[in-house]
Amino acid sequence: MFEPVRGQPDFPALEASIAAWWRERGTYQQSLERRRGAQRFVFFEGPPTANGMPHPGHCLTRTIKDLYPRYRTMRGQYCERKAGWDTHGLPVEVEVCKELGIHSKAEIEAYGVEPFIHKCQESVWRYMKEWETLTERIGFWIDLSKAYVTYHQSFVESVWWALAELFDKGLLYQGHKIVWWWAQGGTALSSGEVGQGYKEVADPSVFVAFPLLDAAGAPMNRSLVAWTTTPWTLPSNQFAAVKADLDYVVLREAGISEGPEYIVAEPLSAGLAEKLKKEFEIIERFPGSALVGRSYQPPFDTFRTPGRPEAAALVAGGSDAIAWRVVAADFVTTDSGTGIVHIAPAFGEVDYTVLVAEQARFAPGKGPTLINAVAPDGTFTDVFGMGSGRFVKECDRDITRDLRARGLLVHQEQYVHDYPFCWRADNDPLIQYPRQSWFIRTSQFREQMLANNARIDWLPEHIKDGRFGNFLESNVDWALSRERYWGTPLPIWVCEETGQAEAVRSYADLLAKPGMQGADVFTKAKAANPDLSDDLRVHKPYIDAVTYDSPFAKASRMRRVTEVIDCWFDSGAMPFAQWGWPHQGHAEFDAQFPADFISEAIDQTRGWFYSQLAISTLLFGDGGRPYPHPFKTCIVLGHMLGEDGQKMSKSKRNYREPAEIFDKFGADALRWFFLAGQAPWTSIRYSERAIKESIPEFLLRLWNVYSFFLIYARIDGFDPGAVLEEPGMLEHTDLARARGWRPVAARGELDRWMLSELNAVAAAMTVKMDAYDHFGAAHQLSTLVDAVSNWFVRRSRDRFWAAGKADGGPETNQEKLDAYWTLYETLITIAKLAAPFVPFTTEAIWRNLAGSSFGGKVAESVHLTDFPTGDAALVDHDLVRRMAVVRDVSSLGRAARAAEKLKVRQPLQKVEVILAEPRADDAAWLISHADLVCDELNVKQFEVCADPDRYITRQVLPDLKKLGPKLGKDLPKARDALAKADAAALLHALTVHGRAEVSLPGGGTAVVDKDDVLVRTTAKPGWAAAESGRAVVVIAKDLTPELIAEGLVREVVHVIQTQRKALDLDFTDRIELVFATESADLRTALEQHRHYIESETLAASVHFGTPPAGAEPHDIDGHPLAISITKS
RNA sequence: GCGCGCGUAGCUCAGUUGGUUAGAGCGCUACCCUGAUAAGGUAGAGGUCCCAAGUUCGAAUCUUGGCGCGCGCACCA
Repeated sequence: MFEPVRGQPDFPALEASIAAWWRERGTYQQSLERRRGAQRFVFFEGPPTANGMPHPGHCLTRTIKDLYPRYRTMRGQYCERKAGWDTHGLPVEVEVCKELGIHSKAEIEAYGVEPFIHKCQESVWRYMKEWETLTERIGFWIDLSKAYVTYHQSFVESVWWALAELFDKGLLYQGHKIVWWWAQGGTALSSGEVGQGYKEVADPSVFVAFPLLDAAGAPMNRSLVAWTTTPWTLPSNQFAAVKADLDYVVLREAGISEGPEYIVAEPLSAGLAEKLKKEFEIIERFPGSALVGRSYQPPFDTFRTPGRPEAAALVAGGSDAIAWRVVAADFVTTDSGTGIVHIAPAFGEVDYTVLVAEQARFAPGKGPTLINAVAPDGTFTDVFGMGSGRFVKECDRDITRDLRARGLLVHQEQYVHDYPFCWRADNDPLIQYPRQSWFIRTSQFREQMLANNARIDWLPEHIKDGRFGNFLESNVDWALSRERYWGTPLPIWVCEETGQAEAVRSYADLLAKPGMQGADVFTKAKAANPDLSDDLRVHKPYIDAVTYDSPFAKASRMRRVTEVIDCWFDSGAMPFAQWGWPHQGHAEFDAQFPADFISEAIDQTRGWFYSQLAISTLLFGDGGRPYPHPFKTCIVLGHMLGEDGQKMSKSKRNYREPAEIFDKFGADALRWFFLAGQAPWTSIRYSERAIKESIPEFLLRLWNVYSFFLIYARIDGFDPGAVLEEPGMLEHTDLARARGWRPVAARGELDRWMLSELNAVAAAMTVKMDAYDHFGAAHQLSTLVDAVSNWFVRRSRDRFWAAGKADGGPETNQEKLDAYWTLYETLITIAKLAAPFVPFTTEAIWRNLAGSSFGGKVAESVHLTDFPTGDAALVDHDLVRRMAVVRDVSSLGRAARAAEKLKVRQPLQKVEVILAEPRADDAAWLISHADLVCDELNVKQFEVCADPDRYITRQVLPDLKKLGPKLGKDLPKARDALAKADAAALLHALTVHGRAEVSLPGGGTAVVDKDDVLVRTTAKPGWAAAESGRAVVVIAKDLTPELIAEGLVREVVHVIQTQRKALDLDFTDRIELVFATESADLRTALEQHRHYIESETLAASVHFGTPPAGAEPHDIDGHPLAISITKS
C-alpha cells in the first residue's frame, strides 16, 4: 500500500532525506554497477578552484554536469564521474599572503618558502566542505572520494611527462620576450590571465618634444612630437618611429617667427592645434622617409651622453647612430597621437621588435643593447635618479612636471582607456617588461588546433567559429612559466656549466639520475614533521634541492630552473593527468579519452576549453588520434548575473548564498529554474522570484497529481503490488502482467489518449536529450504534466469518485481500475522522464509508487531504471489530434461566453461547432463526445453545425509556403483572385477535382491544387462565437426563463459554498438553510431546484421565512436574498 | 578600435529551413472550481518584434548601416 503524503510538501526537507538515503544506499555506485561493461559516456569534470566559495553560478554548472550523465546512465551507458580540484596557482598564494599580511615576493622569501608552501597546501582545502556540501545538496552525482587533485604527486608527474614531451619535441623553449609583468608579484602572466584583469582607467597622456640634433649634436628649435600614455617609459626611450610614406609637417605658432617648431604627421596636425588651442602655420612639409636617420635628444639623458651621437659600424657598410634616432616602422598609424611613436623596447612588444631589427643592421656586438631603467619589482633603478626606488606609475606626475619645467612638454591631458591589472591583486597595474620566460610553441599548432576545433560540437554553435575560433586564430605562444612558489614545478634541470637543459618525466626518473643528491631534504623535513603531505616532495622548495651529475659537462651539476608553471596547464592536462597517465592508469585513460561531454561557463573559452584543446592537440595531434579530442561536445553556459542584471559580486550582495536557496526552495526548484527557464547559453539573471515560481509551475503540479492519486488509491484499495508478482521495471509490458490490468485497446478513450500523449512525449524527449536540448525536453515534460493535471485528472474525476473499489475484489469497478492503471503508469513514467531533471522529487514519487507497493521486487531508485523512449504502438495520433480539438472547442466555448459576459454558471441551451477542416470522422467523433463538451461548457446541447453558412464565412487562402515557390511574383495576384472568388464554388471544385483554376487580375490564370490552399473560417458578426485555426464555436445566447432560473440557483449554490468555506465547515458537515427573498422569481427558482441545492450544499433542510438576525444579505443577479446557514 | 552575442507583452524568456492571426510562464483583470483546496482551472487585456534602408511575392527571421546592452580581444604607442 502507498504511503499518504502531504498536499503541501516541504521540498527542502524531502530532498535532505533523499540525499541521506542515496548516501546510505550508495545509489550512485549502484547506478554505475548496473551499467558496468556497457558503452561508456565519458564526462570530464572541469576542476573548480578549491580556494573560493561556490556561488549560484556554480549551481548552474553543476546542474548541467549532472543532468546528462544521469540521463545517459538511464539510457544504458556507463558514465563514471570523477571529481577534481584545481589547487595551484596565484589565487592560493594571494589568499595566503592576505592571511599573513604580506604582499611582495621579498616578503614571502623573508617568511620562508617552505612554511609558505605548507600554508598554501593547507589553504587549498579551506572551502572544500562548502563545495562538497553544495555538490551533494544540488544532487550532483560525482565520485568525490576519488577526486583528482592537481597538487598530488601523480598529477604533477603526469604534467611533467607532458612538459618533457613538449621539451623533447622542441616545443617548450625559453625566450627573452616582452611579457605582461606583475611587478609586485614578480611574475609574468599568460594572455589569459591578463585578459581577466582589464579595467578602465584614466592615465596621463603626454605630448613630448624630442628636439632634433644639429650636426654638432646640439638640440635645435625643431622637435619631433611624440605621444605616450606611459610617461614612465620615457627615461628608457631608445628610438622614435615614423611611417615612411606618410606626410609630416612642421608647425609653428602663427605670427611668432621665433617660436618652437613641431613635427607631426600631417593628418594629425589639426587635432594637435585644437588640443593646444593655438593657430599654427605649416612652414614645411615632407614624407616620413625624410626624417628617418635623424638624431634627436631623448627626454632624459638616462643612458646618453649629451653631444654628438655615438655611432657604430653597420653590416652593410658605413655607420649610424646607435640610438635616439628616427626609424621607419609600418605599425605607425594616424589613429591617434602624432604619427611619431616613442620607442622604449623594454616596455612594448612592437618596440622590442624595432630594437631587434636595429640590432641586425649593426656589426655583431656593436649595435644597440636593450636599455631599461626599471627593476623587476617595478621601481626605477638608480640610473634614473629622479624616481629611484619608487614604483614607476607613481612617478608619472614627477616626470611630467620635469618635462614641463624643461620646456619639453607640448601638451598634457587625461586619457581614458582599458589597462590590465593583476587578476588576483586588482590594484596592481601590470607593465610590459622584458623577461626570460618559458613558452610553449602553441602558435605553430594553430592550424591543427583549428582543425581539431572544427570537429567539436559546440553548443551554442557560434562559439566554434566565433569566440573560440577567433581566439585560436589570434593564438600566441603560451607563456608558461611563473616566477612563483605554489605550482607544478617546471621539470627542467640545467647544466651549471654549459647551460644545457633536459626535462625530467617523473620523480622516479629524477631519483635514478647519476649522482642524485638532495632528495633527503624532503625526507628530513618529513621526519621532523610527520604530518607533512608526501605530495609536497615534488614541490618547491624540496624539489629545488634535488641535483644530479650533468651529462653535458664533467664535474658539473644539473640544477632545476626556479619557475613553476601556469596553473591553467594543470587543468588542461586533466584528461590524462587525472589518472596519473602515462606512469599509471592506462586502462582508465584508454577507456576515458576523449570526453563525450563537458560543460562550463563562457569564461572558460580562454581558460579550460583552450588549455585542454591546446595540450591535447600538441601532445596527441600527430599520434593518429582522430579529431576531436579531448572533448566531443561542449555546452557553453551563459554567465549568471545578479538580481540587478550586473555581474554577481559579493560586495553588491546581488545574489544569495546557494545554501540559502536550498533551504528556502530546494535543489529541484533551482534545477528546474535552470533547465526549463531558458536556453543554457543565455546569460541568466538570478531571480529569487523566478526560482520560487518554478515550484508551482512544475514540481507542485506534478506533486498535486501524485497526491491526488494517492488519496483515492488508498481509499479504493488500488495496490499494484498485490496483483503483480514480477514488476520488472514497471514498464508497460511489465504492468500488463498484473491481474485486473486491461490492455489499452480495451480501456476508455481518455486512457488511450493519456498513454498516447505519454509515449509521444517520451519519444520526443529522447530525441531532444540525445541532441543535448534539455530546454526543449523540459518544455515537453512540462506540457505533459499539464495534460495529466488539467485534462486527464479533471476529466477522470467521475471515475475516481464512482462507486466500487479498485482492489481487484468483488466490488471492483473495472473502469475505475482502468483509470488507476492509466494514472499509475503515467506517474511512474513521468517520474522516470523527469528523474534527470529533478532527481529528488522523482525519487520520492518512485519510492512510494514503486517501493511501497512492491518492496524489494522493483528497482529501489528511479535512477536505477531505464529512461522511457516511448512505445510508438501506444500512440494514437488521430486521437491526440481529436482530443486537442475537444480541448480547443472547450476553450472557444468559454471565450465565446466571456465575450458575451455569460458566465459559466449560467446554463445555456446549445453550442454549435464548425470545424475549419471538415473531416467527416472528426465531426462524428466530436458528436459522440457531446456529453463531455456540454459538461465543460455548461450547456444542454452540443452539435456540429449542419448549416455552417448561417454563422460563418469561409475564405480560401493560399498556402504561401507551397504556392510561393510555384507562383513567385504572381503570388499577390493569386491571393487577390482567391480572396475575390466565390469561396463555396472554389471549395467545391477543389473537393471534386482536387484542383481549380483561378483567373488572375490583369490576365492569365493560375492552377491551384487542393493542397495549395488553406481554408479560414470566420464567425459572422452578431453571433456569440469564438474562433481558432481549428474551429468556430457558436453559443446560443438566448435565455429562457428555465435557464435563468437554473443560473440563479447555481449562483445561490456558489454563495452557499463560499459561506461554508468561510464558516470553516468540513465538507461532510450538513447544514440547515433558511432563505428570505422578496423576489418571486428567485423564490420560485429556489423552490423548483430545492433538491439540487440540498445535494450540492449538503443541506439537511431548506426553509423559506425570516432568517435569524445576522443572516447576510446577498444580491443574486439583481435579486435580493438573505441566507442563514447553520450547522445541523 | 576590432570581434562575438543579445535587443520580441509590465517582468523573465521561446520563436524550428523567411510564410498567412508572433507564443509561453509570471504579474494584472474577470470568471470558474471548492471531494488535489493556504492549491487548481479558464478567459481577457497587454506587442512600432530597437531604428532605418535593402533583398524577396512575403522579413521578428536574411543583408547592410545605425542605436543600446553584455562579453571577449589587444601595437592603442
